[in-house]
Amino acid sequence: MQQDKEMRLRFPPSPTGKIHVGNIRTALFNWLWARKQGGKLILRIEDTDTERSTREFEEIIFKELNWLGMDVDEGPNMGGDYGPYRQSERLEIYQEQLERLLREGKAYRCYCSKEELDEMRRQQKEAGEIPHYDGRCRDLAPADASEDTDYVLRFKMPETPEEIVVRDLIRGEVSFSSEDFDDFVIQKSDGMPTYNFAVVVDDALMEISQVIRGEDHLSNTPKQVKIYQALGFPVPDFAHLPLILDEERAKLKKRSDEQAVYLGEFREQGYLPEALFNFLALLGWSPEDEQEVMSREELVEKFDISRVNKSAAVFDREKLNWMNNLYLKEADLDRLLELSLPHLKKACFLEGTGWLKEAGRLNDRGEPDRDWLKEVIDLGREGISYLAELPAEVELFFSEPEQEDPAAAAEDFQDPEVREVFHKLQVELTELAAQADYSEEKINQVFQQVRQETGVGGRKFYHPLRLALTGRGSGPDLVKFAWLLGQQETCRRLELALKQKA
RNA sequence: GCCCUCAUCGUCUAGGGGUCUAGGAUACCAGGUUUUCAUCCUGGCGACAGGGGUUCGAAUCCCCUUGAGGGUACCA
Repeated sequence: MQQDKEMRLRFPPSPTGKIHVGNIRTALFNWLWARKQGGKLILRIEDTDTERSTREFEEIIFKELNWLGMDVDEGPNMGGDYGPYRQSERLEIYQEQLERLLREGKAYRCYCSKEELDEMRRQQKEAGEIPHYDGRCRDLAPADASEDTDYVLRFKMPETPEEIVVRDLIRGEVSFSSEDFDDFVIQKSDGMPTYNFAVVVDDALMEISQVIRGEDHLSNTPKQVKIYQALGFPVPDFAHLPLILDEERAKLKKRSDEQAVYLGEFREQGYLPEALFNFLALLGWSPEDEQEVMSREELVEKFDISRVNKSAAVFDREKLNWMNNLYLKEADLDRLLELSLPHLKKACFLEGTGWLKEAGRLNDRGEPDRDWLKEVIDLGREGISYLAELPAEVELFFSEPEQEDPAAAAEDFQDPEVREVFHKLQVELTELAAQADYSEEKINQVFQQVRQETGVGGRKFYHPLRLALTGRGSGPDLVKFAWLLGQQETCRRLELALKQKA
């Protein structure tokens, strides 16, 4: 452990697709641990896969990190003393190291074609052997090679078997045998370094002190350790995080439209970044106390890489939903309004038609009044897990009450006592409005008063009223609802209920 | 096939030989509050994968089995 040196961590995504929660969780742990230790976080773009890497995906990475509030100290867009931070811009650096290995006899050119290798593996399989590169080009004399044919560079694994030990902050020492690895490719025929090579050169030259990454990298680590040694670089500490699994207990990946795995999908569905941040931090890690809801600052304060657990975790949407609802209820209303607008718009709730127009609840642009909308959202946020659920939750503010169970509702509305309640409410509420006194407090007073006068209480009072106003058996607080509906619309809906035929 | 990792309520997890009749959270169920539903509060349901050791004593240490995941590419 390099305790006196500056801690330098890195997050090296590959811009070959949209960033998903597994990736971002790795970024998050790096970020938390870097901040906790007062170290640096370096963003490096691993774009050596020229076939699949694009600048669009790279942009998405920046955007998502930013959205979750993870700042980096060095990276492609901000520079730093260890750049460039895109692997495609570091080709000369790899070339230099590659030549060194070649010169020192630690790597060699391999001229085998794809077909030849496939054939070799096929034969090995047939013979009941484990498919592996047999080193046929290892001792080729330079003269045997023609310069113009394609070749790759392979790294020479030790000739005499040895134990390779990986020091892992989470798993302790993990040991491998060099026998289980063949001479692997470190430079592709297009001149690009392979991942296992580039990652070592970059981590070494960028002076990364701790490599925190997914467990899927653990098996490749011994190869990297050998490269560190061959190049004479110090080997960093590793920490391999447990993988995140989907509901089927398989590695999380895109399977269907319903199942969100990309970070962008969570944003679009209306999950709050602070909720996702909190939730993700708890996937594979837990604090010493049993607190679960934590701010960014508390997370940094409490995070400890050695407390990360070893087993893979299933991504539990239910718990995320619970946590998001928690943050939704605490979020600033103005912010929530902005975040809700796209969802409301999509549901055509911003068109300002119907009773909203009649009741004069529209602004100059013909859209529902913003302050009114905020109240509606304030009410709706209680019962939703994420903002995409908001339209369905507040639909009753924008459309005619439609009875979920018309027959049962009609029956309720025929009840003489209920009818008396409705009539009295209409009279009293109209009176309130006439005195420009239609407030939550007064409405509540009217409710209490009518209850006393009619002797109708409890469920008998509220349930039919809820059905009349909303058409549903459950929903927001009725006093508040009647207030937001306005006297005119409230009375109209009561009238509608009274007129409904059995 | 071979190599590596992992294994506690459905799910996320605490636990590091005795304080474990295994704790918390979520989900689910019930009761209470709100003279309504929801919220909220309280309670309940529910787990140490199996088998061997070691030990006075094992969820905890060791071995085997089983299961799960990952790696084994001119992907990263």
